[in-house]
Amino acid sequence: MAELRAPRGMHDLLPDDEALFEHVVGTATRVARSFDYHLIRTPIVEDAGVFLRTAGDESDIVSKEMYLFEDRGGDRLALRPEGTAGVARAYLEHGMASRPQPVRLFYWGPFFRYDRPQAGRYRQLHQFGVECIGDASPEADVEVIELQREIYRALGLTDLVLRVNSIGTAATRRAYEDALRKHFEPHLATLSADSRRRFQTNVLRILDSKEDAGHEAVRTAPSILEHLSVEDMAHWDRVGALLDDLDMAYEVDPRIVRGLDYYTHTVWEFEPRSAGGQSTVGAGGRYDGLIEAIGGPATPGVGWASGIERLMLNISGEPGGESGVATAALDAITVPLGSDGVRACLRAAAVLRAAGYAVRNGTPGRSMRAALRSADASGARFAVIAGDREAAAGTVQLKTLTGSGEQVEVPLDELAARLAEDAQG
RNA sequence: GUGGGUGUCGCCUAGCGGCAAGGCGCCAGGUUGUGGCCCUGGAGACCGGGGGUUCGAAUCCCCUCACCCACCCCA
Repeated sequence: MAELRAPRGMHDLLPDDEALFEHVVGTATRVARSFDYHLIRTPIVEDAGVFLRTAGDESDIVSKEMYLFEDRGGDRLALRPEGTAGVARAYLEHGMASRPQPVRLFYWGPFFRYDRPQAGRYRQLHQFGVECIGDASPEADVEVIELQREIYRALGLTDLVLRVNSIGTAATRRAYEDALRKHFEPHLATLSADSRRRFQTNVLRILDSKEDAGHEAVRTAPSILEHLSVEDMAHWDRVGALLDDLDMAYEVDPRIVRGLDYYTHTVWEFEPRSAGGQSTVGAGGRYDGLIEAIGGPATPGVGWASGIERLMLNISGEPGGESGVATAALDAITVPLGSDGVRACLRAAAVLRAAGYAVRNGTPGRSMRAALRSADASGARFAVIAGDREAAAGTVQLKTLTGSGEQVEVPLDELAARLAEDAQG
């Protein structure tokens, strides 16, 4: 066992799995672009304030999961635990409010949460996400949900259930929180310690406590939907109508309240129907208060993020899901014999690569038998063989590896054309 | 933070007090410069680490570490 290992909860993505990763990111990128969303790359490290001011003190992300450190200059920095706050910071910093609104952005990359690792849960995880900033309409909510659903569909994930809720605005939430506190107060003694703490700090989150999920008081708690203002209700109803128009099946789930404080109005998540533990594949919401929280003008926004590892997990589970992922094919491998042959092979490989082919340099110093064995194992369609004889003649032997192994001697300057011809037939 | 499970060549697995085996993969050979199948050989493991019991420990006991799974929480 190697002495030095990858940090806990962080993993090497080896070439085999990387192909699936790229498939997920590539597919999501393609679909996002088809909705006119544009890639934004923000730093993996941000001023800690970006997250401290937005996520809420009681959120798990801030209270126990964030990687915090001071750099050599004394700045307080954080490894980003989520994507929205950084994108919002960039929106503000670069004056994107003066671009045509809304600004449609997508991103993907690593995020960090100091959490106990588990199936589908990592300390370095990767997310793909989109943000639509500068549009307060329910249409924007549904646009990003539709985009999300289309990505999942393109990845072959059709058995996901969409759960939606509205948590209103900050004002309606305060009223609802009062009602909740009134409701839970008589039951405090029978609730879990965690819920009692949340009663003080963030009473909403008692609702998504798994520990107390079966508790009578939790099940009979008033629904936030009954406390929405007229405006909230109009937004919420419109979202439902638009989802219906797009034939998007969804379930209303009043228990979704989101782990982060900046959410308002519509919140949702996508989960596999066969719900396991760490199963949420993607979740999103509207965050109209976020940009104000980091010092900008009141700016509406809505977006979601999806865990790439969780998508990969679900794609692997889908019948035939992985088979659609092609690994890069090798066109040719060289078989160098003798020291002049090595030089001839290097020239031949350069010629073929210039013509757009993928070519592996064969290891020099091997017997022809060994070289052809590894050529066969490489999956290359052709072997390009050159020894001292070919080097002197300015030619190479072009051998087919896929079939019976026909071989022709070809002048170096005709090699690329000849390979194209043979690849046809 | 709390539980449970698992640690034997790069990967998979056998061995469960008496010389650490096999498969895959890797390297080489099977008479001159020709692959796949087959055959032969080789390299590669202080049996996660430390301590103890024993004539003798991969094997039994204790401690520790790592990974996995679950709770919690989330993507």
